[in-house]
Amino acid sequence: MSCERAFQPELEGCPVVVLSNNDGCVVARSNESKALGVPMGTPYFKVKYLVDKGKLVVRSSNYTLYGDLSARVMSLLAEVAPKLEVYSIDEAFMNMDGVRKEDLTGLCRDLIRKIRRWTGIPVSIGIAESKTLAKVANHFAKKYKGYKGVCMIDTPEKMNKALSLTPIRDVWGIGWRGAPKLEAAGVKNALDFVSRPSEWVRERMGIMGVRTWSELQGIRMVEDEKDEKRKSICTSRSFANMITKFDDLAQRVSDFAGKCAEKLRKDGTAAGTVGVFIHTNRFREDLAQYYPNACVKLDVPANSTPEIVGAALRAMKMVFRQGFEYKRAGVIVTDIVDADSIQQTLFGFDSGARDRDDRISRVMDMVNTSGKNVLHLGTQRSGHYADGIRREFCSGLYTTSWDELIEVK
DNA sequence: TCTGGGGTCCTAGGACCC
DNA sequence: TCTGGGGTCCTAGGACCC
Repeated sequence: MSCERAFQPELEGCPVVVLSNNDGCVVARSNESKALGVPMGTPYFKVKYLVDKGKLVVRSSNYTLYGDLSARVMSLLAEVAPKLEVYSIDEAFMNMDGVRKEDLTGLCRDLIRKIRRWTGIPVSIGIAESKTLAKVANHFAKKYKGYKGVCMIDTPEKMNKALSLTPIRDVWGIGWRGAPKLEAAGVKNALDFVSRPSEWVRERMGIMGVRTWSELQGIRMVEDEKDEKRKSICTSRSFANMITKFDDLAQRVSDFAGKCAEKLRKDGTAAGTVGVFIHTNRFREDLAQYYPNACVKLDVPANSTPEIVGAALRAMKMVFRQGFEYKRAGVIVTDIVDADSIQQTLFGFDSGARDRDDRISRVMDMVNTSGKNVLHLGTQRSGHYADGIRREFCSGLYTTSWDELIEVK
């Protein structure tokens, strides 16, 4: 939302929503659109009448733009925080241990001004002893202008006040299934929750519930994300139109597999297992449903495009059935190891074919720099895994280069 | 007509072993 | 004939996050 506004100030003050891939459903809302009563996750066709009446503006999502701006904001945070943990595209935890408490608020206000000036993105900061409590604080910082972007919960009094004003459903880690259960038991807000004994929480919510319970009281339970490699990588998409032919689906699955291989190489890892899932349209109850998945174990972990694509196609052959209309598919690679560690394993193998595959992949990576996907295997449709995605309301590609514009078309 | 994508972790239950 | 029980590992599915 802020990204779209950063480049289109005329959207300021307007009800705007950003749509998911395929212009499927609402994934981000401006305050004005929330006030209009547009719920998160609404399918676009349900709010189209508001658009037609001129009451709501929509934008297709533009992850290249958001990723770019996010990286700029994160680098400014990193200049200030002794330790920075990037949690998602629009959220980060700054570990400020060692900074004097009296300095924190001022320091954060300066940071917010700087980010606004340099990137156009408005940010808010919540400060507390634990991550969950910091998220509560951030909520207040965002909601009430008086905080000037920064809210600190640093005394038991402030903590109790904040918790009593936080509906239990808004607490990080409770979730849409947990909240109704708690509400039914009389727990309406976060203060009610922490007032229950930990055993009570354990019985109903498991150990994750107890972690949240402790976190809300300022006890750190959520570990800092270590710099470890991802344990699985998934590339999947819904299709604008349903697919029935094996060859068409195989091309899309090849694209997804190729993207997974690229991600592996970028991470410096390799995968031991390649999985594929294909789904019919779950909303079309009038049509036959089929949601199979299959996976192929590789003899030796791999990250080359030909190997990952080959394995994905083998997996897909195992489960593909004629007569269904497929709406979505994806490739998941797991059993991920460091790419360096497989060299020794390979010792003694006839690795000629693998060398060739690795060379092919390296050339593909060199040529297919961000957005310019021109090199691909015969089974891949276009080398552009995002093809066939509906993006009717895309704003300009402000931070992408002309070269990429040509490729994106 | 039209309904997102990419992760992590926990838990329950089955397989297997002694 | 009698036919246990506990530990570990793996997997699928559920729940959560943004």
